[in-house]
Amino acid sequence: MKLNNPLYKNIGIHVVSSLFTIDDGIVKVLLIKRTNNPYNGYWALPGGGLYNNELLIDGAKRELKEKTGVTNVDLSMYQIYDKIDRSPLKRMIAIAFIGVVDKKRAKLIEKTNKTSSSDWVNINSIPELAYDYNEILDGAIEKLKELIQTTNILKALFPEEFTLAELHQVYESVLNIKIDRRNFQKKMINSNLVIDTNKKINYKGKKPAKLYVFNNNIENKSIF
Amino acid sequence: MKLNNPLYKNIGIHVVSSLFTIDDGIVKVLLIKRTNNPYNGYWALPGGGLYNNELLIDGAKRELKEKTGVTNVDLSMYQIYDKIDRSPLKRMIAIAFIGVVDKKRAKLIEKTNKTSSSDWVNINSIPELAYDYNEILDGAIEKLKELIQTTNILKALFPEEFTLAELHQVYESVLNIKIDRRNFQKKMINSNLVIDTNKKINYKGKKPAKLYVFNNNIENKSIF
DNA sequence: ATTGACAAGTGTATGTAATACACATATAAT
DNA sequence: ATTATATGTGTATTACATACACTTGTCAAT
Repeated sequence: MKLNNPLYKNIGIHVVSSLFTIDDGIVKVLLIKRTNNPYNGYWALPGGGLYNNELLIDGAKRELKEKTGVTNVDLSMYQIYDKIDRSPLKRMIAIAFIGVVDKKRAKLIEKTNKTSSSDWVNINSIPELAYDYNEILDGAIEKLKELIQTTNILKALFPEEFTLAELHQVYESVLNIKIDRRNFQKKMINSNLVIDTNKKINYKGKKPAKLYVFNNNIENKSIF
Repeated sequence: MKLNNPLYKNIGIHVVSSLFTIDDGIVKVLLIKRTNNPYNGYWALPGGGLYNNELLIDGAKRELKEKTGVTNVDLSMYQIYDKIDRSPLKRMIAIAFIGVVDKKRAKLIEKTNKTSSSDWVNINSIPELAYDYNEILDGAIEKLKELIQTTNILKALFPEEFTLAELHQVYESVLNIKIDRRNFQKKMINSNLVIDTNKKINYKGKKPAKLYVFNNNIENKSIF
């Protein structure tokens, strides 16, 4: 590989994050409004160019912080978007990240030099986004559905104890289906995704609910 | 993003392929021997720098062809390796691809200007490889185990009709476990990964075996 | 104190898939 | 015909998925 070959020049790396929250049964994603060209005025996923001295995950977290103020997020890389012309100025390859946060714990900054605003947007009311971000977001929503069934990604929503009723509502919101409450409980407990704390919480006028925490040790399963 | 910011310069993209075959019950991977620095004399996975005018998958296929002569392969992107110093001359981010081919259909070239030889190597006898390729190959082997259980990746080994006995042997080789022959058959047929052709093949002195083909339409399953 | 409303806990019947295990069958060689 | 070989097929057991109902603990109204 000849480093001065012009074919090797001018490829940039975009780190792009789809950050989800579940706000009272509504699944929302964190978007920013662009105030620079290209795509001035468009909503966009938070992201930007990777520095040559940082890891992808660090670049994704840095951009997320710079553009939205959100910190302390677990991001997972899950896909690449490499269409030649997906960015107008220069060949940019996008590395897509996904994460979940508790809206109450994620304090958004008001305004930066590049963004007029950032906000949580209902995933059923997504406008036309900059770049190929509609495609990236669609993929992220599908990935989110997969990850809540195979990983403890929702731990970010429930870092402490929670009831299975709370978790049940989140699953129904994200998967957009009704799930039988009793079978959901059996599956969650049986899947070892959650652990019974043997504590209970009292609601007004209701039977006390058991409290659970997420299991930190999730292993993969094989069909054989 | 200021394009002339030095932090954005000098990131290259490496496309790296782990190409597997199953040769009489032995799982092998295609390696090349390097004749250039860095890592002159080391075995390596076939790969190289992405051109700025080609898609990742096209770069991976081009490099595979240039370095080994192998063409007509289905490659799947599955992972990224981005350690800052994984390549000595320049920051290179590796995009990892995986594929399976029938050894008989993959004609290896003898020698190129960059490689002294390419060869199929038993995955249980892998030498020290160039770059971080031992790590990448380890990941590819795990990915292969996953993909044979969820996709029709083995179609490359059996593009035409095959018996479940042949397929059974491949599964045992790749997963490195014994699988009950009768239950394997039930699972394969039931999983809709393979389709009965209603044809049979005669072996000498044995009961004729049914012939199957891979199903081209595989859909994902959800646990709910 | 009793009662009612609410959401939580728990149980059971049924169907389907996973696993362990055994016998019958079609061919070719003798 | 007999035999060896690898194939096809069947069944009992268990585990899990799904559909569905009743009981229980708390608070609030009476």
